Amino acid sequence: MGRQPCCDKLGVKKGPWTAEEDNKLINFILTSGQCCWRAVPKLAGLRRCGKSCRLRWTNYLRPDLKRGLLTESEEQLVIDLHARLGNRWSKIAARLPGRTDNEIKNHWNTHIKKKLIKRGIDPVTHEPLQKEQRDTETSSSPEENSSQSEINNHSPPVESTSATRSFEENSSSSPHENCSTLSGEPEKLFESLCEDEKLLSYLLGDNEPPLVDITSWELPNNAQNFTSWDDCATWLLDCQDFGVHDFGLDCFNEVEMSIFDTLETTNKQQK
DNA sequence: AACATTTCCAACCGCGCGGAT
DNA sequence: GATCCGCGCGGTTGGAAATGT
Repeated sequence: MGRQPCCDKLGVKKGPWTAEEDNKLINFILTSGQCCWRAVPKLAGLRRCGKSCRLRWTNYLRPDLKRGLLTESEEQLVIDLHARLGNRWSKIAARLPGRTDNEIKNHWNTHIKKKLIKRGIDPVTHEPLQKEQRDTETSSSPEENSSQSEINNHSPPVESTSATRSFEENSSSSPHENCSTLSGEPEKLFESLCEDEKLLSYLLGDNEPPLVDITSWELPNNAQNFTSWDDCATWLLDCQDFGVHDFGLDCFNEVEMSIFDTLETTNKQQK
């Protein structure tokens, strides 16, 4: 028996989201919270599949998302986590607050992979490519080798120190290739992370990072402390009416600013 | 300027898992 | 145990934007 489609395919819109749709979804989730995704399109007045709504929210609209390219230190963390976890992007993303699995996966495929290859590291096994080539010479074909890599990928090495070391050595030994403007910072960051047992266990353990805790937001004086999403949503919608910048930019942290950016952008696009 | 090619990333698709019935 | 259902994951794709010729 085949699986039933996740939604009624007829009348379900696909493709890029419009500002209006974004606004509907944001407003709905801010006012009602994340409930059963299957019901969201209907309740929010969207002609979208619930799955598509979830994806749009988690990958693009979520207020706690960071924008822009991954920093050098984030990249370094992704590389090390990938060496330990393989292609488990959601697990990797869970260790980088504000980043989504999709974002990390895309960044890996478009940037990090190439960087690693350029530095002589196999992005799949995290082993030096020269060694891979030596192995290839003794084995029968590259295809077999790559399929072996795939297998390794599903059973990532427990220890990635050699890979990490070789990456670090490679970065430092080829300054022209090291595009970091924060010389040595990723390595230092990683070392300090390793030294901080608590933090490391959080980063590498099974504990999920905390969701956005609205009660801990540092809000401007003219805003009350929120105890629920409803309160928060009401206030945010008020902010929309005034425009973000009327509230004074300096008093918001990244999380709040990203909410405003999203709301303001969608609002402008609508006008 | 016009066209071709490449890069990048948002969005889709299919599958597996776990909980409910 | 079988089936249904909802969710989340990882791989893949389509097309816009950037870059090259």
